Amino acid sequence: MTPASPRNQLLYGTLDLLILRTLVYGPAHGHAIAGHIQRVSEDALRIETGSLYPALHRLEARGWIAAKWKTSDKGKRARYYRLTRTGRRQLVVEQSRWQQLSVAVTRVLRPAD
Amino acid sequence: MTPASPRNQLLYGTLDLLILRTLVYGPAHGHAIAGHIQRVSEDALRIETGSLYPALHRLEARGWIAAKWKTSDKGKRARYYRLTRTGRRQLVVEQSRWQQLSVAVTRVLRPAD
DNA sequence: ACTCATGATGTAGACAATCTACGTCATATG
DNA sequence: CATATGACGTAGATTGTCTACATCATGAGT
Repeated sequence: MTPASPRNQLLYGTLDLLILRTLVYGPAHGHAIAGHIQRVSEDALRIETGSLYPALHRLEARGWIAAKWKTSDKGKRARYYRLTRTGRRQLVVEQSRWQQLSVAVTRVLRPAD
Repeated sequence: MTPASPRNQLLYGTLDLLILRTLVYGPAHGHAIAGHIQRVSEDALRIETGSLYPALHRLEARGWIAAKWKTSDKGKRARYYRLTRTGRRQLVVEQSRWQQLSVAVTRVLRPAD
């Protein structure tokens, strides 16, 4: 069913930024990152697994984050990501890019009069 | 050349909103709409023709804008678009969607502390 | 024992929107 | 009469997100 689903598609272009920003607090695994973003945004931003993992692999491939498998005492495995140095630089870039877009769109929405 | 171009891709998801908002001032043709957005955003938002016209056709197909060919005295033809009633409703929807995204991203970027 | 929820990772394929790079036609300018 | 500019447009590549599926382990309920 759900042929006429509400269509999220809200995230486009911002997901990388959100992930990088989240990792500033320290290493975390995918599920935790998604959970954090959802919580902090008060449920406005929900990241599907089909967006999350490709994004993480993408960021890793670009060298902005680095990963390490960790296994807990109970045999639970999880892949922990940390921000690299270039990732930190990229975060600044993306943050200012977002700022730019935000200001520009706001200008169009409520023009100076 | 230009293999490592800076990559705009800035607009994703906001273009429809920007066009609808621009048409609130009254009917306009494509080129003028793009010019208006570029001017008001102080050159931050530049709409390529390959984005502009598909977007206009898309909006028209959805019934949010309506078009009419006009030919000036000099034989200059241009396609004028106006906002329809449903387009006006859609503008409200998209505006609040943008607001939502904006607030949510801002929350993630600088969390309440 | 068995099932089911949940936490964690992942992939395949559909879909949508933008961009780059073309191309047309008419008018105006030098 | 060539070139710039204003106006419209399309084709194809690229990219990012989504839906839907799949795996594996643990913990809880019955």
